Amino acid sequence: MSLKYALLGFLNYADMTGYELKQHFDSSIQHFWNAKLSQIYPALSQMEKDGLLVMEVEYQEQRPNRKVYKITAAGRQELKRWVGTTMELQSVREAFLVQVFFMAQLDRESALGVMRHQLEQYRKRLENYHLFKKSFSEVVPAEVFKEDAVFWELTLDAGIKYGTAAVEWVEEAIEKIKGMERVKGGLEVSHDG
Amino acid sequence: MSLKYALLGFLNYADMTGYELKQHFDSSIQHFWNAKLSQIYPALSQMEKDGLLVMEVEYQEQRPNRKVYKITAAGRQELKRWVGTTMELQSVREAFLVQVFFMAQLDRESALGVMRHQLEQYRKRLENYHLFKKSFSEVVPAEVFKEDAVFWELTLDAGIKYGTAAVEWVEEAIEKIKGMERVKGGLEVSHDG
DNA sequence: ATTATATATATAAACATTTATATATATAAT
DNA sequence: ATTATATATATAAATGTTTATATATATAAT
Repeated sequence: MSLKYALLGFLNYADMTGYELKQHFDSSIQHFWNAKLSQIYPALSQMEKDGLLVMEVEYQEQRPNRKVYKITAAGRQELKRWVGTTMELQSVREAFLVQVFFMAQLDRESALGVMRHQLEQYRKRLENYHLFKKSFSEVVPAEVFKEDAVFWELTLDAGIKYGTAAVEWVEEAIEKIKGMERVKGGLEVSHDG
Repeated sequence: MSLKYALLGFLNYADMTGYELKQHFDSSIQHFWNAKLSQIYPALSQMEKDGLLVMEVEYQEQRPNRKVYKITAAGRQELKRWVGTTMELQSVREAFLVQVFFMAQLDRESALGVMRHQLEQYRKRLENYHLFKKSFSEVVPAEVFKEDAVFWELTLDAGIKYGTAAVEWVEEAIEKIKGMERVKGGLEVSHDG
């Protein structure tokens, strides 16, 4: 469960409400970890019970009160412990590869259709990473965040590396599928006359 | 939920028990999708209720009876529909990147320690993929599985591509961390005297 | 005028997944 | 002799995650 640590990580920079935390998820770590508000709110309550956070209500008129969470010393310690922990490799979960594994079920053209659609999606995602990286390089981070920004950018680089690998893999896969002997679902065309 | 379709996919090749299905998971799609027996058994029951499978009991003495599942026509149809469906890109979930994102918390050496450990793990995983690929190339698949084997190998190629990207990324990340200005957690060493 | 988006929290229900526990025996390895 | 592994299924409990629903208002866009 990285959600808890992501919340601690953001609250280590500033006190925030659940709503604001969600915005940080969406604008920074969204490409490798995301969470819905319906998961964030109960998580914050639980972490408060566990003494990792304290909550203070900011009263508002005509709107729900803001519940501002603040990280405690115990929370800071738990965050620091976790970022320094070496962990087992988590297992990969890639539904698309399950699809590919059983794709011999499909005729050639349908298979190519699915692969090309995936290629388009991978390309768009990669392009977004590149745009993000560009805007990232243009903004010089404040002195206090210089150190942090190096690591933030590393996670973006990971996205670009994986994204590039994904695009290249599908491109090669498409060529291999095109080159398959036409046994099922197509004519066996002779090219020597 | 790909579990259901993975089960349909394997049962499309042969009738099997839950236990045998688990073995297929472990020996073929494990590197991009896995499941515990405690997830597989209830899933099979549900799929039987839904008419995608039928079950027949093989009586055994001194052991639990074997419940052999067989795919139905409806199951075959559902499998074929699913493999031909273009889907939204699923979001990435990579706990390690959350760790990296907040790693400025750590002193330089601890950060490098965590990264090097991850590099070792990525390398081992990649090496396994390469070994698998080699053994895969050596075994000539039976005529009936020629077509299928192309797709099976494609999923392995994906593992190798992603695995290579992961190794390269951490290697580069380590160099970047080494090159960071030493602001916190270390001596600022002067090299000009 | 109407619709969409943003602000702000909360809960219920459903779905997906892991960990733990229970049962029972055969065979292979140390 | 003892331990580990393989065969075979099942359920409970806990955890993690998504979808849906509810409430209430302000502001921006069409």
